[in-house]
Amino acid sequence: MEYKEAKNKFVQTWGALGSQWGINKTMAQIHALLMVSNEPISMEDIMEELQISRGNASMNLRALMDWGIVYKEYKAGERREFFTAEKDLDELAVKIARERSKREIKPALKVLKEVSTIDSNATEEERHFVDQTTKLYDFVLKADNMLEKATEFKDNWLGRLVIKIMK
Amino acid sequence: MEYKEAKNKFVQTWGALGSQWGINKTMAQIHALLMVSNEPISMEDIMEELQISRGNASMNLRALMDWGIVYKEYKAGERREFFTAEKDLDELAVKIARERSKREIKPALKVLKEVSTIDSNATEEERHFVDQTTKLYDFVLKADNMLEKATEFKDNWLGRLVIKIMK
DNA sequence: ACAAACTTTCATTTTTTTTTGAAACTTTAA
DNA sequence: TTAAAGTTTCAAAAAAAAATGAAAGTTTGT
Repeated sequence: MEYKEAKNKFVQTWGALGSQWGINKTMAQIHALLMVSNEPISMEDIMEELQISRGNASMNLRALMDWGIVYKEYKAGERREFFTAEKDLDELAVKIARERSKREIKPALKVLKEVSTIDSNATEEERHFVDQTTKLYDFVLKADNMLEKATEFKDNWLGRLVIKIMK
Repeated sequence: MEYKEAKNKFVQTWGALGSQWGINKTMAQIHALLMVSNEPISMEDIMEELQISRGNASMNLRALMDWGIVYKEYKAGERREFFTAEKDLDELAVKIARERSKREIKPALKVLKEVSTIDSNATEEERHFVDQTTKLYDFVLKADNMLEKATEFKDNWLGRLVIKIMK
């Protein structure tokens, strides 16, 4: 397999993996492209490489920047903007974890808290509901805290995490 | 908030959380419903409660059973089939982790391995590609192993996991 | 062996999500 | 201040994913 083929395969795979985990395919593909590029890429080049429209490229680059995993870069003497991806994988994982926690898990936890604290206690059915949602709240909170902890470190968080949780 | 309202809110929230993480909304909703029910539910009742078609119910129940997190149950003297969800949350997490690893992460790892071992080494660009995809392979493998380890335990895996990784 | 009770399948329809592209906007340099 | 070079926005179109429902299939009791 030669370079161009490998690169394309990687971009496709990363895109597919993204969409299986609830991340827009194009967003993941742009990210993949920037990850394996050793120099900043212009929007024009991204459009060309992925065969996507200007609007699509613009919106997904904005989303990636909102996630904090892609940066704008200005080249001296160049009018155009260039883009680079966070290449440190620990940092990448931390940022993705932080963002998904904030956007998805935290709001879900809020609802879990609400529904698990209703004071209806009349029937067996109702008691089971309260019991099960309470357990779920505790579990999701625990899992989320694990992600939270990870964001306190930067290098080798997987290893350090262990120590932190231990205490 | 009274029981019915709380239950509905929970089902909706669990469904939304599911679809944000790449799981079909209805599948997550059925799972939610079964999770908080203290007794097995028939397909008829699921269709009624979630206002979905027979086909939809059937296919998503099958999917949940494939994941190993919902079980069929037969009641004595009843022709119909009833369904229950795995209610132990540690067990649930383990099964979801195992399944997603098998379906999504393992195949992605295979591709990462392939593309990171091409022997093109001519340009700086190509060297960076190989270097970055190799790092990514190692990282994803490490993360996947963490999930794998989790499946070796059952109770309080989060705590035990720590010990295992430590060694 | 039959038919009633129930479940599964899958081509078609519906819904949701993503993408496009052209107009509006912004920035910069002359 | 103007216009060229570039970027963003968003209504509409396209694509992808999910849901429907009726026909086919299965199981069970008589």
